[in-house]
Amino acid sequence: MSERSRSYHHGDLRAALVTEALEIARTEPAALSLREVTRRAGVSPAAAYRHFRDRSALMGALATEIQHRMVSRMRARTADLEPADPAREALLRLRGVGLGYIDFAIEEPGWFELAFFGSAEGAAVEEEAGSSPEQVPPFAELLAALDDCVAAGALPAERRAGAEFSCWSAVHGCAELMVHGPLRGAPPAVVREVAQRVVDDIITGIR
Amino acid sequence: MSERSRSYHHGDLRAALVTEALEIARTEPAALSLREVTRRAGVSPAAAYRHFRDRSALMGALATEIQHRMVSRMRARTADLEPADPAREALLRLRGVGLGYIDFAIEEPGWFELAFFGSAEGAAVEEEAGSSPEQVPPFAELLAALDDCVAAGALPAERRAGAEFSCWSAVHGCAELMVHGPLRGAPPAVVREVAQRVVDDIITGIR
DNA sequence: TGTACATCAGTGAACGCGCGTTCACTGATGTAC
DNA sequence: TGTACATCAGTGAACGCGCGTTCACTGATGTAC
Repeated sequence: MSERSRSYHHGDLRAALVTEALEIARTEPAALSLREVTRRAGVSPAAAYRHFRDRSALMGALATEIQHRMVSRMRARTADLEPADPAREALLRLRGVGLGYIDFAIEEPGWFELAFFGSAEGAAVEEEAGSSPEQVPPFAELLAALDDCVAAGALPAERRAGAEFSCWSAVHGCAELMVHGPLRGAPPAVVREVAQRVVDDIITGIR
Repeated sequence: MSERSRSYHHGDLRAALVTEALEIARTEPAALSLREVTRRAGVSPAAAYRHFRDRSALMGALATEIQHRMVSRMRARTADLEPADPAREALLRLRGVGLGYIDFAIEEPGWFELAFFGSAEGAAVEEEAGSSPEQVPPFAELLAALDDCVAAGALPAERRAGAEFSCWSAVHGCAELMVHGPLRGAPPAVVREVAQRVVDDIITGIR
């Protein structure tokens, strides 16, 4: 990105490869391969190996990038909250985290599908690298929102343990329902209504 | 399976192919291909085309078989309920449906992954075939359990609409969490505890 | 400022792989006489 | 009961495909003198 790296051969090929991978994942997920990524970057397949150990390293970098975008989307949902009493505000933030996650899945299904590639496919590798749930940004966002709820008195402390799993389950499952399941292709109004119902139900349930 | 079909060439090759596909899906999901299936059945690749239009038809048959096994597992969870008052019994059945679904995913992750292949991959095809949510057996099981709850007075009628989406979301999401997500490989005791918390939370939430 | 050199990002050709699918065929089977 | 025949399940060889990965290489770049 810097002038220096831009003028060096291709420039920042590593970033360019991730960018192309994002584009393919968004528009033609089935075509996502190391070869196609290098093709679009205008570079030979072997060039990728200067920047990634192998295909799965590229996919890992892609997943990380997607997770960051996901967090941005979740934050956008919670940023414009009107001030209210702390407990209500904390609950609204928790709601926003869930709805933002679902929004992202609906708007970018191709990305959503690959967001947790690293955690899924490269299980052993990831664990060696010391990756833990807290280091998966969207999940960390949820943990923070739940802690907020406890601090604001919106969630009894004794109900806190395990609540993240209930929330993540409901929200992630809802997203799958809409991207791959029976609600795929449903009208936006229905989708929005279901998303709200699911998020509200689980928030009611954990309290 | 009948004597007649058994003695005819291979016998019932169609069923044999599905059986081999099940075995591969269970033990080596990554190796699942039309060629590998025919190889294990001791038959040439082309033989499969006598029984399936193409690869995706085979996968569809596999998915259907898996869904049936899934329903069996869910029913096993609900079969041994002790008699109680109708409302309590209906809720226990609903709980059993969810826990059975999660059990299945944990015990047979390879199968779980492929259970909804038809609905996911062959979207257009499935819709042409007139497949609807109610025809996906595990989902139908959930719908029936919810209707039971209303009939038994365990769920207010006005809360019924959309409840299936909340339940399916939470339960399916929980299964994903355990098969691909942060809870992959967690000790059985933890897994069981989380599953119960998730199911209980969502049942509380929808009421 | 100019030249020799070391670095290393990207090349291009090749590797072996397994895949899904097709084709003309063969030979075991059930059936009609 | 025996023979001729039609059916059609399964064969085996071949097709083209795109993949991930390797290798010896080249040539643009930054650096040391």
